[in-house]
Amino acid sequence: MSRTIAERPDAVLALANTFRLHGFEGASLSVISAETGLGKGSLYNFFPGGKEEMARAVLDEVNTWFRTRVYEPLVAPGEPGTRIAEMFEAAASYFESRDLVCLFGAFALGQERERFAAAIREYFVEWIAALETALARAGHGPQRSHDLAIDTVSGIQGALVISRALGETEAFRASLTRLHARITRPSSNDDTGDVR
Amino acid sequence: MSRTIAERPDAVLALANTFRLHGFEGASLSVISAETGLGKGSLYNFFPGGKEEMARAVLDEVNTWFRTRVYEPLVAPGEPGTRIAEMFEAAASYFESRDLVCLFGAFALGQERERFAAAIREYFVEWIAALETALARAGHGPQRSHDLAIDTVSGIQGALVISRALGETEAFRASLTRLHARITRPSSNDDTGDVR
DNA sequence: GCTGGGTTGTACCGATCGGTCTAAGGTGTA
DNA sequence: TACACCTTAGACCGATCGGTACAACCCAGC
Repeated sequence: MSRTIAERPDAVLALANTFRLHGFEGASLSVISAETGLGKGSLYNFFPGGKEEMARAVLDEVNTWFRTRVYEPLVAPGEPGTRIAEMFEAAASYFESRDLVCLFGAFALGQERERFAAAIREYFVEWIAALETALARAGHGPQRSHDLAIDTVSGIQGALVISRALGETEAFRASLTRLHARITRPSSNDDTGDVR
Repeated sequence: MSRTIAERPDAVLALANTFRLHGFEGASLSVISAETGLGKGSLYNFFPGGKEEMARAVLDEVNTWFRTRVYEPLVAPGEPGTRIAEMFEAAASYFESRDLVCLFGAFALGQERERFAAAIREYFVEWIAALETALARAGHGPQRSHDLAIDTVSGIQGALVISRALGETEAFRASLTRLHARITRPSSNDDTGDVR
């Protein structure tokens, strides 16, 4: 009993790696069983809903991680520029330590999209909203804060795609550095209806 | 005989839709057969290498399309700014008419990456190289042309991810418009280490 | 030691996978 | 019209899919 409740979170972490490596369809139960070290019996004991519940648990865990480690710090009191810098650092180290795979991004492009549409949408909506708040606090106008937030989150996803496609891990951090520079150092493009 | 050579290209077009809709793993032979209207016999007659050869034929067709319709026009003689504008229009209408799916981007994020790594890499390398050339002709320094080309192609991929994740098709064109504005109207950011 | 409830590995299920093969059907040439 | 050829549909193959069932197992409380 006491072991059970302590082990499901561990299983979720292992599952996250497996889904990142193989995708949803590619992660067969035999693969999952092998990589988590859990038999099917244990897996269906933890996740009665089967593979779909496993994936939902993983997405939920990731979303929670971002919420507490990225979105909430982003809108917490403090210098907005610093908060944003921390967001870039958190995102960079998170994805670098996970083979440059964002499960939500991968699911959004794959056939997993319909099944997990709500969770995928929530993840990006929350991220964009938090960044938009921080950007507005940093002095950008509402419209520009919104656009910049979308473009930045979008840019991070694009950097993941390109870096993986080119097989150049280090290109990812370079892209993030440029994305960061774009929104910290206000450019002359900033004239889009903004007072700063 | 004469029908055979005329029908394989048609099959490739149908296959492209199927792979876009279901992904590589999700496109089972029964699904492929149903959506293309071809029996397994016909499919293996056209593509003896099976599903993998079907996917390679599709990737090849898409890559050829971009090469002739995007990359080559991009570096053809003419006003670089106009060429770049045409690239954005071609990319926007291409992806809009295909459910905002870039097969190469989707494959890069999925488990198809290893199998088709070379084709995926080639697609993005060619695109970035052509855009970099056009940007340099438009007056950007070499380093900045390179960075801008990467950021723009990356930005398009990110826009596909975000637009699909949010379920907002129209957001895609808006993102592309902003990406375009960024590289046409030279900003004060332009001073970023170009001299080297 | 027992015993009993919860946890586990695994045999097994029907369905479906990618791929093979063959017999029927269609086509072009004479 | 008749023949030779080739395309085609679909039955069939072993393997594996996601999921279920169940028997062996572990370890508290007595």
